[in-house]
Parts: sequence; structure tokens; C-alpha cells
Amino acid sequence: MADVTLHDVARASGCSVSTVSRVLAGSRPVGAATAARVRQAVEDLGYRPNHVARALRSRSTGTIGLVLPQITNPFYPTLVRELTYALHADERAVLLADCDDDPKAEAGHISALLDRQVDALVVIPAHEQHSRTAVAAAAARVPLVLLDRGCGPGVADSVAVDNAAGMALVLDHLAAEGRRRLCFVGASGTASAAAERRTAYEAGAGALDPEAPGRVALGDFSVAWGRAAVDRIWTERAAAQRPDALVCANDLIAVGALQRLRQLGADVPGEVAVTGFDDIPLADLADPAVTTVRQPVAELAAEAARLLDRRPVSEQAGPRRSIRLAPRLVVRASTGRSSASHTPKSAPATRPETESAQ
Amino acid sequence: MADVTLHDVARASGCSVSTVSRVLAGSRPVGAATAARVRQAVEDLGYRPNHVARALRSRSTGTIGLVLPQITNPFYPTLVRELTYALHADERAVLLADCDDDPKAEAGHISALLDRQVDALVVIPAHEQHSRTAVAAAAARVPLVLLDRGCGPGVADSVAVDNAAGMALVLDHLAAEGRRRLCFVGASGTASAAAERRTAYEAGAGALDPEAPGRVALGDFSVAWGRAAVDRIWTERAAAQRPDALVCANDLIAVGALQRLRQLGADVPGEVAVTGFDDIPLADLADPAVTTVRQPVAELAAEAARLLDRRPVSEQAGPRRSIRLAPRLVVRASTGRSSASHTPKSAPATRPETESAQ
DNA sequence: CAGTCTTCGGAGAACGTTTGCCATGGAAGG
DNA sequence: CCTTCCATGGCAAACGTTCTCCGAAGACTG
Repeated sequence: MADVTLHDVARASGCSVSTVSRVLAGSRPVGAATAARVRQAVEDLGYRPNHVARALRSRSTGTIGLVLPQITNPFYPTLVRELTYALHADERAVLLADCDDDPKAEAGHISALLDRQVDALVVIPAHEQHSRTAVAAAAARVPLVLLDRGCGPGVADSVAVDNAAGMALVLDHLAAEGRRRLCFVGASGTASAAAERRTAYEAGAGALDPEAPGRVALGDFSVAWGRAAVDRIWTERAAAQRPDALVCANDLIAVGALQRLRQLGADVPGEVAVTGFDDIPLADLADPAVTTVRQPVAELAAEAARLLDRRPVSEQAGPRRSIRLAPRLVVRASTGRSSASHTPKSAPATRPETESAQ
Repeated sequence: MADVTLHDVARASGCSVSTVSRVLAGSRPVGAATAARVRQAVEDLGYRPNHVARALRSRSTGTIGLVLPQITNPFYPTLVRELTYALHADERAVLLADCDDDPKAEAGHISALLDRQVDALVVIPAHEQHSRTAVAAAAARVPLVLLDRGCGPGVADSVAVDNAAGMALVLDHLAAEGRRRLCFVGASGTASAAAERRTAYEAGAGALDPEAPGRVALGDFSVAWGRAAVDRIWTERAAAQRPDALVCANDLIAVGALQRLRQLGADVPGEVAVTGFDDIPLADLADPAVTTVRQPVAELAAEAARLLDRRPVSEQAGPRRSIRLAPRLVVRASTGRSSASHTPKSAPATRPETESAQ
């Protein structure tokens, strides 16, 4: 029952291979009686079309390549899940490649995927500059969309969250909560989100305090840096000089900051508020839970999937599209004056949680 | 430069297609001069072999399918990464399918992958019973290895951590730390790890306290259940009756338990110790950091990859292999009497951390 | 020097599809 | 009744490889 081919079906149903193919693909009308015989034979023999042969003939594998920097980055699993859902719904399979934040490895994986004749690529570039040439070369061969991170202007279509809008949400919220001495804890890294979030902070924070835009500490997108940043900020300044809100460039930094703040005995959010970005599962698990900006992950994935179809390969000359999706603020315990942060929550077991089973 | 075929190379180097194929595959000796001409032409034209055609002819796609229950389960990203590394090192590509914990979807993905002619499958089954038939059917067609979770006996080769050994490590450690009133917080779920860890606890805990094996609370593998379990245990019993160690079936439960214990004002580890299982990144991030059992993730992945090669498809009749790898205990702050749990750690920024950047 | 190997190269048949083109036959139109 | 046309079905050529034959040498052996 393993290897039934079109040929077998043709023989069993007493017609030619072409006819069977046409019945299955519906590419041309076929007589009702014949079609019925064919379908019956397909059923009886348990015929399954061979995608490899189909791909060879039709020059389309129905496969798309997904290249990402680090699947262990807690923001990506949900993105990967949504993307695979969107693509599987469309009968496309996903070839996964993790490049461990290394642009060299990334280039290797991209060309390996091209060799495997993927129909298109979704790339989350590892490095804003160093990923450019490989991405540009690939984009010249197949439809390619950059997801989550950019890679310089005009390289390829891209889909990402509107970082500036997200940061604005945070700043508005903090302003409404009466915070005035903000400090940004960001990343100097090579991902485009790093720069965008930072400039959005610098542009928006001035409205609250002319000096706020200048209070910027840069490290990387890690928990460790969150801790280190707090160490630096808290030891450098007298109590009166300290910020009353830490605006972190992502949730990992926020969690690290929160951890150290608690260890130093600071009251969050009474004394200082902390905000994150992305809304990874960890943000809700921290104590206090982190106010953050939720990325519209499912929509980002769907948009990326949509973009791959709409580019008929020939129309390559068209301008690159850059789609930005609006995020939404998720207010949790780490901001807001009116709170007793470390007391048991009012409804202990009934609020929705991010869960997971193994 | 896009579509150079063997034929083009043959023409450019003045020999036949077969010869070119042979010099590239090394399948038969070829004269030195000819080989050089061929290689030169390959270089000049930028020839890249077409994997689809190769797959059709050689009946091997060099692709393996990876089917998992939920990529968002925090234990899986590292496993996926290690597995892709191991397979990519071997020139195999990985088709990813996430089945959202649904055995129906899982069956669908498995057969979709088979239709795409994957050379082999790695499956982390979603359900111990309901996944069986689909897995068994697939195992009859291609090499298949079950990873992390089982799926009933004799269905396919499997690779997993030795849960019993891991639990023994935990119990020994707790005994050494002088803990006597243990309580197991586990999962009643459908994953094989749930049952194995529980029976290992029941088997081993009696040595410390004849009543310990009886103290078992079952929920699921989630943070929420960890919280709920603590609520139940703490409210049900007077202070003197409470356990001095919570043995959790995985890290998520442990983190939830820890969170609620802190909210209830319990001293961890002074009053009660907490242990986890798996060593997901979150375990080190919790406060206090969770003592847990580290799964040998890279080795599990490597072993799975190795198992896929060694089965020459014909030898299907051989007995199923079940490989169990020994885990290792990672002692952190959540156990051990001698500790002031909530004080700043001595060397704040210098200990190794699990990091991650976006 | 004739015969038998060995070595290298080419022709061509697969692999399982899709699809362009032709053949047949009956219906419709003159 | 003869054309013209659909509607249907089959043949065969791709798609880009790999691999089995075969043949033509040259290298040995007796």
C-alpha cells in the first residue's frame, strides 16, 4: 500500500495516466463516468500523490523556508507557531532553520533552503547589516518577507510591529500614572527593534520631562542586562535622583530589572514602575507581572503568509512593501501607583494564565 | 544564473551528463582531466544541484519531519534547536509541524509529512494513547523515533530522559538536606513523563518517610496548577502538618508553586524546599532559582538523529530500541536550609545566566 | 600477439507527475 | 449529408537527476 502511483490508478480504472491526473487536479473536464471510476480506484488503492514528482514537474515545492536567529528567544515560539498555522492552512510546509544569531550560518541556511527549491522565504534577520547581502540575494530569487526585524531599507518586503506606536503607548500610560522621571533601559544591538524603540522613547519622553530623553542605558536584550542596568542606576544615584519608571526595551530586560529591584528592596510599582515590550509568557509570570506592549503575533504571521502569495515572482520590480502592525498595551501590576505589590492577588486561581504542559 | 542544470555543465565542459553527475557524486572514478574541466564549469556557471530532481530519482529527500505538541512549551525550543543542529550537520532539512496538543491535528501533520516523502520522522507525541495509531502507521512506512515522550510500548524507537533516575536525584538531594515531609505536585496528564515521574516519586519517597509516597497532588504541567496546588496544600493543613519539600513534576509547576508560596509569606527554602524538573530557562530566572533536574537536551537530540540513520528501512522487524539518558541535578537556591532566600545574591552580575536577545 | 581485464565515457531509461498536442466521436449547424 | 466544433481521452514530452548498460580503449597476462 505504500507506493501507489498514478500509473497504478490508471490501470485499475482502465484509463490513461493523463486522465487520472486531470481528474485529481481538475485541470480539465473529464466525463462523469470516468471520473467516478478514477475516484473509486484512488480510494481503493489508497493513492497519495507524490509531492516530489509534482514539485519537479510544476516547479513548485509548496514549501517555504523559515530562517530565524534563535528559536530559544522566548518571543519566537509563538511567532513560529502562528506562522506554521497560517502556512499549513494553505497547504504549505515549513522548513525550519535556526542560525544561532550568526549571520554566516544564516547565509548558509538561506542558500541551503534555496537549493531545496523552497517557494519562498520568511527571514527574521540575525543582524541588521551583516544579513543584508544574503537576504538581498535570496530576495532576487524567490519571494521573501522579513519578519519582526528589518534589514536596511529596500531589501525585501517586511512585516513588523510598529515599535514607535508601542513605545508611545507605554509613555502615555506612564504619563497618565503620574510618572515623571523616566529612564530607558535598551539595547545597543544590531536588531532594528533596538534602535526603533530607543528613538521612539527619545522622541516621546521629552513631553514628560525635558531630561528624560537623555536618560538612556544601553546593553542587550537579556535578563542579565536588566539586572546589571538596575545595579548601575541604583548605585550611581542618590535615592532622590532615581527614576520613577524604567522603560525597558523588551520583557527580558524588564524581568531582570524587576528581579534586581526586588532584591535591592525597592518597591515596584510604588517607588518605581517597570515596563517591558513584546508580552512574552514570562511577562505575566514575573512578580509583579509586567506591564508591556503586546505584539499582534497572529496578525504578523498571517500578514507575512499573505505577502508571500501576492508576489507573482515576475512583478519583482515593484516597490518593497513594509507593513507595520499596531500593538496594544497590556497593563499589569508593575505600573500604577495604587497597588500593594507583594500581597496575594485577589482572585488567586481564576485569572487566565499562560499555561503550558509537557 | 538561476537555473543551471547538469545538462548545461555537461555542454560547457564538453562531456556527458552522466560524467558530470559522477564527478559531483563521486560515485565512480572519472579521469583527472575531465573531472577538472567539469569542476571548472560547475564553478563558472555557479551550478547548484536540484534537490527535488535528486530526491525523485534517488527516492530520498534528505528531509525529516518534526512533529511536536506545542512549540510554545518552554522545554521544546532548546530541543528543537539541538535537533536541527544535529540534523543540519548531516545535511538534512527539517520540516516542522506544531499540532497544538491535538492528536487529530497530529495525525494530519504526520500524513502530510509522509506525503511529502520525508525520509524519517521525529515525533513528540501529543497523547500517550490517542497518538498511537498514527505513530504506528507512520513507523511502518519510514524510520521514526519518539522523542521526550513515549506512546505505549513497542510502537517505535524512542529517546527520552530517564525520569526515574532524575526523580531519584531529587529525592537523594532532599534527603541529604534533611527534608522529611515530602509532597509530590504532579500531573495526571496523558504524557508518559507524568506517570513515570510520579511512580518514581512513590517508589523512592518511602525511604524518607513511610507516608510521603501517599502525599501526591495531581493537576497538569502548568504554572497555574503550581499555584493552585500550593493554595490547596497550605489551606488544608495546619502549619505543623505542611510538607517541608514540594517535589514538582516539572519546572512550570515549581515556578507557580514558588510564586504562590512567596505571596503567602512562606520562606523558601527555609520553611519549604521546592524542586522542578527539566531545567527550562525560567527555572534559573525564578526567585529563588529552582533546584531542578537538567535534561541532557543536546544528547537527546543527537541520539534521536543517530537513531534515524541506523535503521536501514528493511531491518524494520528488529526490536524497538528505547534509549534512556541520565539527567543531572542542578542545585539552586530553592532547596538547602542554609540560605537567606530574599537577600541580594553575593555576586550580583557575574554568575552565568541564561540569556537571550531579540 | 591474441585474449582478458580494467578504466573511463556516453546513451538512455527510469523516478511520478503535469500538460501540450493530437485523435476520436458525436452534436450542432449549414 | 457534409462541415465545424466541443467534449473527452490518450500519447508522449518534459522536469533534472541517478544509474544501468554498453562500448572503446588501454593495460595486463599467457
